[in-house]
This record gives sequence, structure tokens and C-alpha cells, in this order.
Amino acid sequence: MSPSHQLPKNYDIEEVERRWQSAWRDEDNYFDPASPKPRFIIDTPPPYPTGNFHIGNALNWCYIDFIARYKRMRGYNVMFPQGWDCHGLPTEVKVEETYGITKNDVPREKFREMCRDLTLSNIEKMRATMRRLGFSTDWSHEYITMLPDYYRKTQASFLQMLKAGDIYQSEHPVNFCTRCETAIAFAEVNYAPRTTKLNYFDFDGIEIATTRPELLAVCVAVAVHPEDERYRGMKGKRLTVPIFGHQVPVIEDVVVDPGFGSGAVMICTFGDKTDVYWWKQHDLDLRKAVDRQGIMTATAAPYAGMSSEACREAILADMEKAGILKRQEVLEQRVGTCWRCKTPIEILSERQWFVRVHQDEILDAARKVSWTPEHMFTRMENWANSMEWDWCISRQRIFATPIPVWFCTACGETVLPAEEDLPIDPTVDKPKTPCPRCGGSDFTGETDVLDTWMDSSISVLQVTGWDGTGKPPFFPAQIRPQGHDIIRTWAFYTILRAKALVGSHPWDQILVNGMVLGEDGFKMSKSRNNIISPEEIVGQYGADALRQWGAGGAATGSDIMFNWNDVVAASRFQTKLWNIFRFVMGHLEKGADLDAPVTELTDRWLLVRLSETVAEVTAAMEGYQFDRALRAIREFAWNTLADDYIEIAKGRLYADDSSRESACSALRTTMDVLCRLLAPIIPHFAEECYHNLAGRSVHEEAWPDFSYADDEARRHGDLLVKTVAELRRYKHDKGMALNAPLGHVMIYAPEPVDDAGDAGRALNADARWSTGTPRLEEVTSGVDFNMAVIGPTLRKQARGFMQAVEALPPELLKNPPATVTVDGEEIPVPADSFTPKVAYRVAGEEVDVLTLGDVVVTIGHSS
RNA sequence: GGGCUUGUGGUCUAGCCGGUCAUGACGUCGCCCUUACACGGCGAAGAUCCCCGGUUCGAAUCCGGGCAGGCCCA
Repeated sequence: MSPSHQLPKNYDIEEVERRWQSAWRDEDNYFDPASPKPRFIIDTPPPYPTGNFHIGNALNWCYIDFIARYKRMRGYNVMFPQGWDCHGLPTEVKVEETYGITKNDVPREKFREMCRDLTLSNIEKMRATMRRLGFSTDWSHEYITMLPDYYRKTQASFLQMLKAGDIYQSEHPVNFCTRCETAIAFAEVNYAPRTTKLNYFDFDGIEIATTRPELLAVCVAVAVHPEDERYRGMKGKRLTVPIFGHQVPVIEDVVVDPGFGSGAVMICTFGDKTDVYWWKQHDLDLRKAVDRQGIMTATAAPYAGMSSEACREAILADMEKAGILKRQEVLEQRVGTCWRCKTPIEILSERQWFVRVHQDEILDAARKVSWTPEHMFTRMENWANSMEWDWCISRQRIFATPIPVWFCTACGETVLPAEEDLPIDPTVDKPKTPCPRCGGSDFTGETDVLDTWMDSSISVLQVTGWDGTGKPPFFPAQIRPQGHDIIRTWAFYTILRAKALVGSHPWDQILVNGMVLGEDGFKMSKSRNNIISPEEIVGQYGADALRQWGAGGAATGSDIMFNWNDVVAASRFQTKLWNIFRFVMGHLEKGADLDAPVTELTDRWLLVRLSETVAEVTAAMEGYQFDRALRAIREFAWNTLADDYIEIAKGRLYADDSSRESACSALRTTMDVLCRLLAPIIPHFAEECYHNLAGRSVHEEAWPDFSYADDEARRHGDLLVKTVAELRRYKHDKGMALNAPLGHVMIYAPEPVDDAGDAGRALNADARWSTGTPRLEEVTSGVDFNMAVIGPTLRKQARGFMQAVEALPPELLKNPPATVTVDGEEIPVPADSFTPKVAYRVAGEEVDVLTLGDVVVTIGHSS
């Protein structure tokens, strides 16, 4: 046949994908607030605008887009919004690097402007990548957290939680980065290995081991384990701190590890998190020796003004001089560092803003959400249960949402703006009314700003239509898709905020995706040089191939190793599909009644298989099991349709009778359904084919509900396929070409089969079906056991039974006795417990014989 | 140190609420340019299903204990 003159022989990925991307209209993906359709709102992650939409994002967004497209086809009014979580240190650091300044070198507003400009150009780059990947984003619901319309809501949410008592100010120890000069939350602390020295010194007669001698000035107690015999009776005694001379108590606490150092530990405010625990637990003094820049304070005189490193060396030298430094050991430790700049964090006591964490409420809300995969809920649970401090939300930076609060200069009262006046910047704007407490009119604006998670943790309120008060009209959202790395932050904080602001859980479902690992099995990182960018993949193999990798690379939720093989295989599948499609179109265009009844066996068999595939893919998509969905589609298209069906039925397509109409009709249906099944995963390819087939966009079609049952066609078709495959193998084993003519072929089947001559044409043979028995010598050569019957029925006797059956004479296998003897006991033979394996011998005539189950095929040698 | 998770032919992967010969892809080898496709077709080789123990008539699958990897955290 001649392939369609309209369809090019090669599928030009770049050309086709670009063409459809420019043809598709953004409006087609818009959520319609007035629509009567059921809503499906996606709380899409707002990425940090680094300018680089990386492959981890790509995987995450592939899942989201599969869901969005699938749900639209299922008749939902889908919202697939796109946000940008702009604020934060990385952008400040980047601006400082780019312009060679620090944040204090330019006015606050100028610095913010530089950050905004950088962010906007980064967003533009990332949008371009997202469009190239073919995501069906609703760009009418884009939000940018650094713009007034959004941070007005962030500020409103702050005020509401403040008024409700969920937000408070307090002086409390916080993690502090002295490089960035800001407090950070636990979620922002990374732990890095470091080699340091453990210094043993004489502390008023007791040996103390410490890694942080520079904190000696803020030593507030010495602690020992209550059952440590070495320090029995020491509790309550007061010791004099060397060099500084102040007195501190000896306390006992079970958290002290008697095996570490000398078993006695000095508690400083604050060397680490355990110091904070002891300080609170024992109500100890607070002394401050390190300031926000990491410089020693007057408390540490005579070391005031030194950096903490210099102070450490100086104190050690002085200890040595005084003869109290006993020895030093090398110690491997893990030290908390700033997630952004890697500077070791200090724990400083500062006035900060906090959000109250009600663990139980959060967990209750989290339980109302359906988690996929289920085990990801355990991570949330563990994190919630391990929270010891409230959430520190204030930061001493600039590029962030301002905390909308003033302080009255006269009386210190905290003064709030009216919510309708938001957004405000308290360092620029002034209160509209005098101080409600003292009537004063001089105010200081809060310079602290909000943690960026305060912005992003109301994304779900934003997308469900929140105007800053009350319950959003479309709340809760239907699904939150996100990675497991941010369960303890974004998911946790969002649930907290939804509970605090709306009073219930934020989404019906959460779908947690895995991380993308490099080809070497490790997390992608610059230092490992194993980074693959989406552009690199798309440039070579196109967006649809990348999307197939995302769907099929791993089960949903598990980490996925990037693998070029999968991308290449994906691209080959498209080539295969394209050739299938060209072949089918070529025949359809030659003219056929596409509504003709599907009458022939092979055609009916194809539709049964198609129907089964639709059911399987639908179930997989409902459970977000994209790998299963894609696998089922591939198997159907490649094995069932191309290798089996087309190879067997193609001969009929060249004929010119009603049996050709049947095939064309079946193929037309199959291609239509197949395009729809493919549409969510490979939208460009599906669109290209469907447009040629139907002249419309596949993305405006409904998900197929195709259903076709025909048990006989399924059974007979399977026989036919199996027989043809066996005869192909026969030809192969004989060294024959697959299209070489065969002699007279008789297929003896248990039921009458009418294949419309397909077997004969496929095999290039005179093939006939018969229900008779070939006149051959039968030899029973063994048995096939049915374990599913034998096991449950006979239990412990199963093995003995099988041995007994195998020992039976061959003629008894064909007509089995009612009982067999096992260990001297007569036991009944269960029905269907085994079938005899029958081999056939040639009886005079020159034929070859193949047996496959209950089908016997004889092949005459003359052709 | 804790939590979660994974360990299947050379490589990646499916199966994992137990049932006779373990799925697919890439790679390897052989045959075939059969009027959709050589980015293809047909076939072959290749697996102690991480190790040890247990439950069971039967375990890749369930249980216990190891070992190793990953992620998150302390």
C-alpha cells in the first residue's frame, strides 16, 4: 500500500511539538469559576525562581500535568495554577554577588528592587522551560509571592493569627546565621561533618571536655549524670569559672552522657540545642557572649571584639599559660550550618516572632488527607512529634514580606494596621491613628521580615480564592502534589496554617513524588557532575519522551534514577506508534465505511483487548500509577496491535470486501481510543495523530469509556495468535523466511474457529481449522499439575500426590482413576488437578506436528 | 544514633494481600531489507529474585535477624 500522502514518513519531534505548542491556546486550560462541572483544584508547588527549572521539578510537573489533563478529560473543571515563591536568602545572596555589595550598602527599597528584577527575569526563563515541556498550566491563576496582591494576603494571614494568639513575640534562643545575620528555622539548618578538637581542662577542680572553649564566658552551669559515681555529692555545689571568675552551680541531668569526655559538661548559653534544653529545664541564667555578626561581646571581656574563632584560640592559649589545659583530642562531629551559605549556625537568644505549633491539631488535620504513597504520612507524623520549639518566623533580612507591625516609641505598644490598609511596609508607611494605649504618634516600624514559608504556606488559600478573610470559596483543594523532601516544611506549615486560618485540612489528597537521582544513583549535584537538565533531554528527544520517562521511570512516589535508555526507548515507542498510525491512516484513506459492523474474529478480538486496556489504564490513572498506565498502553500498542493484530489481519486490508470494512472499522475505533489514552502523557504526539484522524483536538475529547465484551472472540483470537506465533517460530527454526510459503496446515482446535482466512494469509499457507482429531499416534509424555487446585485441596499430601500421579502408567493419565495411593492411603483425585502432556508422532504421512495446549497443528511438507 | 524506604539476568525495572517454567527495556548473539516501521521483525543466551533463619504442601512475595544503598532528620 502507499502510506498516506499527507503523513510524512518520519515523525519530526521538534517540528510537531513546537507547532502544537504555538497552536494551543492558554484559555483552553483556564479554570472556570462559574462552571457546573465538579472542581478539581491543584495546589501546585510554587518553585523558587532560580532561573533553572530542573529535572526534579520536571518530574513533579509531569505528574501534575498527567493528572490535570486526565481530570479534564474525565469532565472536571480543573485548576492547574502556577505560583512563584520569590522571597528568601538565595536571591539576596545572588544579588550581593552580582553587584559585589552587601545588603547594607544600598537602601532597603533599592535592594528589594534589585531582587525583584532578578526574580522576574528568572521566572521568565522558567516559564519558557515549562511551556516547552507542554504543561497545561492555567496561567490566568499565576501568583507571585513578592507582588503586593499576594503579600497583602500573607500580611493579612499574619495579623489574623496574631490576633487569634497563634503568633507571639518572645525572646527565645533561635538558630542564627552570623554570615546572613538572620534567624533561621530548624528546617533551614543542615548538618555537615567537621573535624574539631575536644579540649580537656581543669574547671575549679573538675575536668571538663568542650569543643567550644570560647563560650566559657557564658558558662551558666556544670552538669553531670545523676548516677555517675565520680561526681557523687557534687549536686548544688558552686564552682568558679576559670579566667572569668563567676560562679556556676553543678546540676544533675540524665541527658548527660557519662561516656563522653570526662562525664561532666559545661552548659553555655548557647553552644547547642542540648544547652537550650538544660537551660530551660533547670531555669539557668542567660549570658550572651556572641553578637549577630559572630563577634564576642563585652561579656567576654577581655576577648570582646574578637571573632569567635580568634577568641577560641586566645582562650586556649591563656588556659595553656595558666596550666589548666590538660590535653586535646581530635573529634569528628556534625555541626549545624546555614542551608544557604554553609556558615556554622550559632544559637542566640533574640526577640523573635513565633507561630505556635499545636502538634495534635496538625496531625489530626493531616490524617484527614489521603496520602499517596501512604507511608509518607509517617514522615509527617515523625516530624510533628519531634518538634520541640515553636516555629520562628522572623528573619533579619530584606527581600521578604514585611511584618506589618509598628511599636509606639513612647509606651512600646505593638500597633497593627487595619487589614483593609494592607499591604504595608512598616519601615516606610506610618499608622493612620495614634497609639491606642498612650495616644503617642511616634512609631518605629518593625524591620524584621517573614520567613518565606509564611508566604508559601498559604498557597492553598490563594488558589482556592481567598480574598484575605473567611473561608475561601473553593476550599479545600483536591490535591497537593509535592516532593518528600519538603514534607516537614511546606506540607507541615500548610496544614498548620489552614487549620489556624480556616479551621480544617487544606486538601483532600496529597501525592508525594520521589527525588530524581543522577545516572550514578546519587542525588544530582554540581560537585558530582551528574546533573541532567530538562532542556538537554528535550533538545534531543522532545518533551513527550521526557514525559514518558517521568511516567514510566519508576513507580509513583519512589525515587527515580535518570536514565538515557528510558528516554531513547520512549522516543522509539513514538516512532513505532507513528508507523502504526501511518499504516492505519493509509488504509482508512483508501475509503472505508468507518461505521461498518466489526464482524471478523481478529477484529473483534482486537476490540476486546482494547476494552481491557482501557479498563487497566483508567484504573492506573485513578490511582496515579502512571508507570502502570504507560506500560499497559505500550504493551497494547506494540505487542497486541502492531505485532499480533496487524501482522495477522493486514492481508485482509488489501482485499476488497466486507471483511476489509470490518478491519478498518476496528482500526478506526482503536486509533481513536489509543490517542485519548495517550493524550495526558504525550499530549503533542496524541494531538498530531488525533487531528489527522478526527480533525479535532484530542484534548477537548472525553476520556474513553470504550467497553466491548466478546468471550468467544477473546478465546478464539488467543488461539489464533498463539498458533500464528508458534508457526512463526517453526519457520524460524527451519531457517525459513517468515513470508516463505508453507504447505497444507491443519489446525485442530477444541471448538470451531472462523478466522476469515487470516491465519492462512499471515502464514502464506493453505491453513484450515478443524475440530477433528488428527490421525496420529498419541504418546503421553508427562503431566502438568495445577498447583492452584492441588495445594489448597491436599495441603501436606500435595507432594506425595504428585509423585503418585507421575508414577501412573501413561494410559491412566488420559483417563485418570478416581483415587491414587499416597503413603498407603487411598485419596481421591481432585477435579482439574492435572492435565496429561501429549506428544504426537507422525503416522506415515510426511507432516510436522506442533502441539500447543489443546491445539494440534499439522504442517504438510508439500507446498 | 533515629525514622522512612530500597536491594530482582551485564545495566535499569515490573511483580511483592504466596501457587507450577519471574515482567519489560537497554545491551549481547543468531536469522530476516516479509509492499507501516532496520529507530523494525522473529528467535536465543543470560537470574543462588542481597545473606541467614522461620512460617507453609508451596516464598521473589509473609515473619525475624543480618548486610548494603538512598532519602529525611538528630
